[in-house]
Amino acid sequence: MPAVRTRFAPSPTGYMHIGGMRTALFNWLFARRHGGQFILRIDDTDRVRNIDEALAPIFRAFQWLDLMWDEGPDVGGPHGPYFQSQRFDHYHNAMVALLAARKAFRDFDPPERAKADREAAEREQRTYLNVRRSLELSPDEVARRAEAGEPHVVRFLMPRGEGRMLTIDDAILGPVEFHVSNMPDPVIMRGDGSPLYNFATVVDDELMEISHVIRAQEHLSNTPIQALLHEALGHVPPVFAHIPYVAAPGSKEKLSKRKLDKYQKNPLFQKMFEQADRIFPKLGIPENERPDPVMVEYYERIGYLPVAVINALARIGWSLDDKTDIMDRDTIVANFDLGRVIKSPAGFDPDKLDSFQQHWMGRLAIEEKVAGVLPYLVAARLAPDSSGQWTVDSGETRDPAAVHRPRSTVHSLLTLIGKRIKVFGDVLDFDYLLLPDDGFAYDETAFDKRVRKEPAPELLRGFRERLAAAEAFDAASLEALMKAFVEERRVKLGDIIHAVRVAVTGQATGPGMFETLEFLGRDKCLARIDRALARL
RNA sequence: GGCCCCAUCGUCUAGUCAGGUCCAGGACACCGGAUUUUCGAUCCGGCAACGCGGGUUCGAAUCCCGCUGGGGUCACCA
Repeated sequence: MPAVRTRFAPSPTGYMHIGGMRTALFNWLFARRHGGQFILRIDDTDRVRNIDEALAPIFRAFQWLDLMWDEGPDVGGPHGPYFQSQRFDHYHNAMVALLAARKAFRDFDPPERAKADREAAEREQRTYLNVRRSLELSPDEVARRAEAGEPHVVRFLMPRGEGRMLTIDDAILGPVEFHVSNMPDPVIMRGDGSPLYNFATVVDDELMEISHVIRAQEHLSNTPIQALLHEALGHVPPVFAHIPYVAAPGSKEKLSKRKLDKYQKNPLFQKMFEQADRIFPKLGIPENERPDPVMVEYYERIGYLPVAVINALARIGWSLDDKTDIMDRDTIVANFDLGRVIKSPAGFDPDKLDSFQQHWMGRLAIEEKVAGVLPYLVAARLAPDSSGQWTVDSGETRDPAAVHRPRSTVHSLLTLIGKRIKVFGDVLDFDYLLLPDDGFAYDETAFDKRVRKEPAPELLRGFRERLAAAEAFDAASLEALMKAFVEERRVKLGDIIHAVRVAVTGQATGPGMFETLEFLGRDKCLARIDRALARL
């Protein structure tokens, strides 16, 4: 096999689609697997205004997942430039060659005319073929009008009326046949001299020596045009491999950012939006700036692990064998194979992603969790930033005692809440453990049931005194303390434990009670119980 | 509508190319049990699929034909 070179060619849209990321991943994987190169090329022929801004989220997504390219923006390479907007000379030369070989022609028909032709065909229910009026013009006439600067496009001449079939040997779909003789002549150059996607792609894939074009199946219908273009230009075409596109959860419809409204009602997608509702407000992200679950950015901001996202993405349409689901990146690279890519579209499954996430989160060392969680605590002003400063001084929610909250506090917080954190952003669900003693909210339903109801107040007062007098304040001692208390008072453990939990955390549920008390420490426990008692 | 693709548990999939070992395997979700001060986590167990109809064959999830269903794409977007 010749050197493997794959590419991903996003257009600068200002966001990175999760489905596009999956396509990029497969390209990256295939290149890595075969010791080849992965090229990033920017498809900006359509000229964008602030390209830097539109590109930033794309680069960021690749960096986050650590899928770096061997050639492309920033790193450069021998086949640059890697922005199509800077490669117009190449496209122009190829166009001139096609024109000279009479494999393309200048079409002087105004766009309205082509549109009218198309609509007429539609009305009469016949296959639309563009009318080649300009082909009737004499070469001199064409030259004269072109030189006079008369607006026109350049169209590639498709074989017409020959009943010609073209077979593409797709690496995933196998042979796919097209009736090439009743396809309209595609425009390859706009009136302003800029190339169209189908053309620029062919020219660049050749020049950049791309060996395998791995892309989503939605591009299948472009393939005969590109194959013919390669042929006309005298290229050996690359291998085409059309992977199934990523569908919306539980459906076969292509995942699309335009259908976000619909996804809000999709039960499988629901949890993603709920997660956003829970986490983003605490990070101070305004509602209109929230990343949505169709974008890669969403997963980064919520606090998913790159390894989990890659694991999930790789399993959409590809499998290693009949039983392996959990795979780290190296395992996937070592086993990736186009032959094991399936043909039918596959829904993106948030539940499955979460199970991968849970698995990989569980394997993290506590220090890694601390590092992952810290930015969230800082953003929510529950911990100082790296310089020891609070980003914003918010007198109300700030806990003076915590200004110099040591890293060890976060460490013990994570020891306490451990596996309850599925994504890093979940740490904010436990903000009540870090907020000032008078700053967290009580779950009123739980408060009524567990604290206000007799005999809870009396028990709470009694147990408060035990806590105040306790010799040791570690979980084991506290447990012994409470058990002794319960026996003495001849009550059930549940009677007091729930009262203490609600009084001290405001929550009806949470981590182990005694561990929680130990984490908070005596002073805070007493202060919180006093606060609860005071609001009876 | 034209062209093209696809079709196994609710979901992601293995098995299909080389028909029997598949009354179809794994994972997620779901349900039940164990454990537990709560929630969660964990461990056990369970439910659950070859779209339909014809062939070919001793034998078909696997091969052939048809149907049905789902989807992609039809721009001077990418």
